[in-house]
Formats: sequence, C-alpha cells, structure tokens
Amino acid sequence: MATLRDVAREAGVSVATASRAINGLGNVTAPTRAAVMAAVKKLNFVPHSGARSLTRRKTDTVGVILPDLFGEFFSEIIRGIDLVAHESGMHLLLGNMHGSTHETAAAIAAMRGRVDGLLVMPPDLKPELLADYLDPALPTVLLNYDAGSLDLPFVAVDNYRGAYAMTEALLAHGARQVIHIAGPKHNRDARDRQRGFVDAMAKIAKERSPVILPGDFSEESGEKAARLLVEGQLPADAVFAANDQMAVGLIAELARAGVSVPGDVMVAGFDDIPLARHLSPGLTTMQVNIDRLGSTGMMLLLRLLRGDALGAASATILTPNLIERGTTASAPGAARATAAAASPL
Amino acid sequence: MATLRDVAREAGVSVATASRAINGLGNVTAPTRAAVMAAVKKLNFVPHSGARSLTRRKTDTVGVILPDLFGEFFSEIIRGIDLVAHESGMHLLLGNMHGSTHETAAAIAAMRGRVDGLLVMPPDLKPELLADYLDPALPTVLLNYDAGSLDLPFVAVDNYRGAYAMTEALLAHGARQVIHIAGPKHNRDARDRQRGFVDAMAKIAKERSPVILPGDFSEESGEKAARLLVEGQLPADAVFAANDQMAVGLIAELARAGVSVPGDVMVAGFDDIPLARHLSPGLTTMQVNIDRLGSTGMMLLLRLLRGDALGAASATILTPNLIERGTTASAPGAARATAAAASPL
DNA sequence: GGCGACAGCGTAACCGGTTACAATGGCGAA
DNA sequence: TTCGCCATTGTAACCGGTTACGCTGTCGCC
Repeated sequence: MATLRDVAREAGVSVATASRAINGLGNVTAPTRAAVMAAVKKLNFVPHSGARSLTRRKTDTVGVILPDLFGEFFSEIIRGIDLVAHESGMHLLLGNMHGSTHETAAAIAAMRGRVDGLLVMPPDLKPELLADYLDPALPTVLLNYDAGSLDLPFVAVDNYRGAYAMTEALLAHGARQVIHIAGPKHNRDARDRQRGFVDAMAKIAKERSPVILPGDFSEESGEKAARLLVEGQLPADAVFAANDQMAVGLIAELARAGVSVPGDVMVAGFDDIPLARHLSPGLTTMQVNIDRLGSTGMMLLLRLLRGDALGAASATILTPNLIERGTTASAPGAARATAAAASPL
Repeated sequence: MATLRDVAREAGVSVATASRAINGLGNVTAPTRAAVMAAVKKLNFVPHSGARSLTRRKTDTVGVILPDLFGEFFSEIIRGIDLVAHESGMHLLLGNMHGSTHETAAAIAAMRGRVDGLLVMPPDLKPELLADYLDPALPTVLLNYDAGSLDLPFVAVDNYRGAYAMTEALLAHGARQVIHIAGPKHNRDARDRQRGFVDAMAKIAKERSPVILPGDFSEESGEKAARLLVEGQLPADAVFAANDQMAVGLIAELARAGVSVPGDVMVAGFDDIPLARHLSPGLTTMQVNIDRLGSTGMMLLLRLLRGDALGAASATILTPNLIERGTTASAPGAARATAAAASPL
C-alpha cells in the first residue's frame, strides 16, 4: 500500500506539499498539485485514516453502544443514527454490551482512540456504574436513558405518558377491568409504563385497584399471562401489555382458548412493531418512532462535537402516539360494561 | 486524557517498560508491574486504540459494507457477524452504500486504515466495478454475491434451489397453475429465484408455460399483483412470491377481494421473515438463515486474516429450507385441481 | 539597488503507542 | 575477584499522516 512518502517521492515534492495538495489547502501551485494528483492516481494512494486521525485528533467516527445487536429496535435505531451521521460524513463503530456489565465496560474502553463521541443505550445499568465507565472527556449522549445526575444530554421516550394515554383510551372505549402485563422489573421503560397505567387507573377509575401480571417483554410471557387470565378466571375486559411482543403472545394464546379479541377482551400493546398492523384484527398500540431516538441522539452528539456545552437540560423527550386498530374496536352497545362486570371471559 | 508517557512518569519507569507491563509481556518484575498498574489506575489510563493500531498494523476491526442499514435483513446479518466477531474480540465498523455507486466507492475507501478486513454485500454492482473499488491487499469476503471472476471468498444463499424446491412443493400439494411474482429485475437473488421457478415448472409441469408477474420485493407490489390476478381473472391455484414481503401484500389484497387462502389459492413466499409465522394462516416460505450469512462470512474473513489463502473456491452456499404453514394446506380432496382448472378465483 | 512582504515549499516535530536494540546490573562460575 | 550471561529496563526509531516554522526566491516599493 502506497504511503504519502511514496506519493511525495513520485511527484518530486516533500510530504508536506503532497499532504497540502491532497487536502486542497492553499499554498500549492496548480502544476505542483497536478503532479501530486498524478502520483496519487498512479500509485493508487488512499490516505490511511488511522494515521490521519492520530494527528488530527478526530476520527470522524462515533461509537454506538447498544444492549444487543438484535431485532427491529436495533435496526431502526441504527437507521436513524446513520441518517444523520451520514450527512456529516461520520462513520459508525458498533459496540455491544452483550448483556453483561463487564462487557459494557470493555466495549466503552475499546472505543477510546477510535471515536470522537459516543451514543450509549444502557437500559439496565445504574447511573453510578455508568459514570465510572464513561470517559468525561468524550462527548456522550445517552439513548433512552434519563440519568439526570450525570448531566449528560439524552433522548428518551415518554413511556409514562404513553401508558397513561393508552389506559385512558381503553377506558374511553368502555373497558372497566383493565389488566396490565408488566415488563421486566429492572427495566426502566417497563417501570415507567407500569406507573403510567397505575396512575391513569387511579385517577380515572379509582373505584378499583389495578391488576398487574408479571412479564418480561417476551412473547412467551404474554402467552403465560393469557393462561393466567383464562384459568384464573380473572375478571377483565381489556388487557394492556407493556409491549407488543407480549400482546402478540397473549392474543395467540387467547385465540387457542377460544377467547375472542376484541369481542370478549380488548388488547393493547406498546411499540408498534411492524407485525402489529398485520395481525387480524390489527393490534392497538403506542407508536414509538425508534429511528427518531437514533437520529435525535445523533444530532445532539453532533452539537456536542461542535463544541456546544450540552447537559441533561438539552434532553429530548419523544412522545409516542396512539394507534388504534382492531383489538380495541368498541363493543356494540353498552352491553360490554355490565357483561364484563359479571363474567368477563 | 492520560497517555502512556504520563503513566511511565508517574510510575517512574520508561514508556517501554510501561507498555510491556500493561500488555502483560514478560521481562517485567512483579514490583515494577505493580507500580505501573497503580499509575494506570490512578491516572485512569486507557490505551489509545488508534495509536496502537498504527504500529501494530492491525485494528481489530472489520468493516461491514451493506446496501442499506434497514430492516430485518440488516439486523440479522449484523447479529450473525457480531456473534463470531465478538468471540475474536473484533469490532464492527459500519459502511453504507446508500444505493449509489459513488457512495460505495467512498465507503470502501474510507475503510482504509480503519479495518483489518472487509465484509461487503454489493447486491447490484457489476464485478468489474467492484474490483476497481476493492483494495486487493485488504482481506475481503463477499456476502450474498458470487463474483467468481474476482476470486474472492463469498457466502451465498442457494436461491435457485430454494425456488425450485418451493415450486415442487406447491405442485406436490396439487397445484396446477402456479404463478410467480418476481423481484426486481437487476437483483441477483430475484433472478435466481425466478430461474428456479421456471426450471421446476418446465421439468415437472411441462404442459403449461409459467406465468410471471412483475414485482419489486415491496408489499405494495404484492398488492398490485393480487389486483392483477383478481381483475385479470388469471387462472391460478397457487402463487409463489419471490419474497415474503410481497406475499404479505398479496394475501392482504386477496382477502379484501374476498379470495380465500389457501381455499381458493395457495400462497408461498421466500425468506421466512418473523411476520410469516404470525399471519393466520401462517405463510409457507423458504427459510433463509440470514444470520448464518453473516456468521459464515465472518468466519471466512477470520481465516483470511489468519493468513489462509482463500479464493472463490472456499465459498459457502447456504441452502434454505422449506417451512410449510397454513397458506399451502392441501385442499380437501382432489376437487381443487378440477375446480382450479375451471375457474380458479 | 536595497528593503520587506509574501507565496511556495521543505524540514522536522508531533500524535500515542510498540518494539528493536543497547545499556545496566545482579549473579554464578572460574 | 573477575568475567560472562541473562533478566530487566531504557533509548530511540518507527507506524503514516499533519502542520508549525523556517527557508528561498519573486515582486513591489521607496
């Protein structure tokens, strides 16, 4: 592989001149520049980005550290990031925490000297730990993580408000006994969604204390919840799953048990995964524009790189929006409410 | 940010000794090593990977260049690559051709000095062009691209055989009038699948010349094909779409037109996207393990990096496997064949 | 004609590590 | 005691670029 020295020799100039010519800086006469360019062509010279970034002290690369590299959430967030990064000529270096704290530390450490900034999404890491791992000198934006104490800019989804709105919508459709299927206990999104549900129930339907079934965001846990519902004869005329995945499992299992959706129970999810609209009936859900999580985060990071002093104050909160589909179609008449109270399933 | 020099000074040793201690090389006494490590801790030193890779002449990073960073295909392939790369402590640098030839060249050039090897998936690039862009000195594996003339190792999916097998299966289920919805004309996968279909039809059902409708892998083009079928009154008792996406659109539109699947027509797709099993009835399709495309490619690249001389001869061809679901459930009795011949839709 | 200003170019230091080679010193053997 | 060997450590070159600074020569001006 040809180096700059080779090019300089070939063109009969010094490395400094060759560098200037190649980078289009001033102080190079047209003939000299032409000679250098000819040498570049001839030797097939491509600048060595590694060496370049060493002196320039910038790499034109941002590190993206995600909990895993899997599924639609991942691809959408990357798409959003790339959209913005590409416009600014930035490259993406992928890091993966592989679910382990130790790996997370390693992934972050490995980024030093490779990237100009970091986009990190640490869904179940304590802020103090995170602070330990992060290099304060490296511009960093957190994705889907509100760590106000760290004073880092972040972009998050308003899960609380989304869940609140969804619960309201179910009640507005005439539901009286709404059951929530929660996500993993340690997961912030899951907790916020649960809070939103609980608060909405407390405020609007205060007569009853809300029922919450455990779940872990997986399809199987949705199925399990369905069995609990059916076998336990739990009174319910609507089920709000903390994510679509569980809603899908729930619906499948309910169908097997002969329970009709929305005839016997309404079902709602959260996320609006592509599958949601393809089910029949379509799944009512809160749409989260995951790509915007990525693109907004990347935009914040770019501002950080430009030198703006951004803290937690410049956080962006994305509000999800309600998508109503078939699984919450209102029952014909007010019969629902009374029937539900009697024997919902 | 602390540098190695800082650490050395703090520990009262030379940079060479500090480097050796940190990298666990021999020839360092325990006390010296301890002193260095203490300095590392104290100064919070993290080695600068950029500088390190400059001298080591390796970056522990592989470049992944894909046509786009979008959807399930992308996330699965990355997952497969990461699985293997992670085991070897390799990082992933993402490149995106954004659909343009010019961008492709830029993406490849930008990799020089940043990566030890390249994983490239150029679905609609001519081999000659590709050869121009690639650096012959940089170990490269092609994904889903058979460019025998370049003599590069590659890993591909046997689309031809998959389509052939699917067509056979449809015929075995009693279909007589099978229609194919093709993918984009310039796309290699699409062409191979079409060839497989045509050949299978020629061999097994030679009495009729196969009908092929145009498509572009999008859901909409599947819907369009459905309208052609219905409005054009095309005789068909089975439709084989070149990918699942189109099959999904097709089924949705057929449902709107009151055509029952598989009652009136059987439908089959290709790819086995997650949605396929969630449709009701489930979509019969050829399962392509996209993640294996990535993991196998990465394994080939690792061998290349280890110094093995691999050429096109070490290509791996992945055979997709048939997943039969509801959309091709055999009709009750032989009534189908005759009914179909009379008035299929 | 002599002066300074300035454009074009080259020399060499530097980015932050690694490592070949040389220097040092402790120890056992003669 | 002296020599040599070897393990430990230090010095400095190097990876492949960028760039501060200095040198040279041309030009305009007094």
